[in-house]
Amino acid sequence: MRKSKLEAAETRRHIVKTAAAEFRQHGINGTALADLMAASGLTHGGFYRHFTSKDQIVKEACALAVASEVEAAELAVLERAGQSGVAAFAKRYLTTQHRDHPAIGCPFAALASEIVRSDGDTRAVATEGFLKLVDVVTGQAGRSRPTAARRKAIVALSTMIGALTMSRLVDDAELSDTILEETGKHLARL
Amino acid sequence: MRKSKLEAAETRRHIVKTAAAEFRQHGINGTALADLMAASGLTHGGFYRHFTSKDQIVKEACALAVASEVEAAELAVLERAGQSGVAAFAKRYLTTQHRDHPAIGCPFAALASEIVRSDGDTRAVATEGFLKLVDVVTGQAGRSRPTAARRKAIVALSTMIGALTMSRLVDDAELSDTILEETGKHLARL
DNA sequence: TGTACATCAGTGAACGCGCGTTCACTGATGTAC
DNA sequence: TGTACATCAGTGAACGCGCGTTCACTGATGTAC
Repeated sequence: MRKSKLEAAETRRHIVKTAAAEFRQHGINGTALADLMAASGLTHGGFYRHFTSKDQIVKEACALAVASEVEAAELAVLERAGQSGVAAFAKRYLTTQHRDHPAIGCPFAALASEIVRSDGDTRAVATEGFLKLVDVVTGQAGRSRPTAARRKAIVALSTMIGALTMSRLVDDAELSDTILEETGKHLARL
Repeated sequence: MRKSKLEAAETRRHIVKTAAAEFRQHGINGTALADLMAASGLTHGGFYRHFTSKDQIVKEACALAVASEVEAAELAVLERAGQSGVAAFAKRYLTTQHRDHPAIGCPFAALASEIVRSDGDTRAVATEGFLKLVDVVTGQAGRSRPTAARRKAIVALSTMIGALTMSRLVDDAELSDTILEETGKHLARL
């Protein structure tokens, strides 16, 4: 049954991608390795041919999910029409579409409480991703002394993550919509 | 070993209070019932004399934690000095003190991702609590047509929750402080 | 280029531990008379 | 008010399931000669 190196690498990538979606959908704790492997079309025994532990795939799946969020921000910034980068990204971020599809959405909104309690590697990956998001929406890279634009972006991103999270937490469809709409309007004004 | 009704009720309250802290500190999934009972000074067997399931104490502990957050908001609003209720609460909320003591802090910031995946009762309790917070910081009750002040409060609270969550998630002490400070300044301006 | 052997991706069973839940038991409290 | 019995808070052991991890095995791939 051995697969070629190329196929194996492809399988590995596929598992990480599946994990990134499963974790965001069901939570890290809510996703058993057997479930994850089944969702990848494999049996659970093979997991350890690719990863040394659940912690490792958590880290890699977070890295992938964060990277795809950064890409989404890049896309939004490219397609902005007169608006600031932050406003352009916020417009795409604070939607019912995003709220209702956590599996392909922002990992911070989907997993924040779990990432806080994850190991150092995962938190480091998440922190880097957050800073990358800041860079992208401000259109300027560099960790040095935070400019006004950077500081604004940090606040706006925190706001977006909080609002999306609360729009999912809340039981009341109308309130959920209101949270998204009002936060969207608020950020558009900046 | 039987205890009097009064003592039993007191024990029950004590367990819920301990749970509210343990859940916020270690997460819901991260807190085993045996740990929780040990933290309450009891053995785990007695748990089911007071509660029918873990879900039930999750709900009650969330209700208590949310209620105590509402009280904190009431206090902040009472002691406000010229500022708006929202600004007064934000000032107390976005502190390193709060960030570093999740066990006695906001349950939304500590548990949002887990509450999203909790059962209906818990989400209902959380939703009610959030609306109560909105009422308190705006100084006006009632769920009817949201006024401008209510809409502002909803955005501000989402912002606060997102910022505190991210300040805990992030790996970098300086960035963490920046998130709190800048979000604080931002909300003070409203 | 072909052949023999080593490697290793993937399978499916098994292990072992943690955790939610149950249970027999104790002895103090509550209650019926 | 006192007595006998039922109740039940709390204990500690046990149960059973889920889940992360390991392992023997298969057979295709990779490699040494």
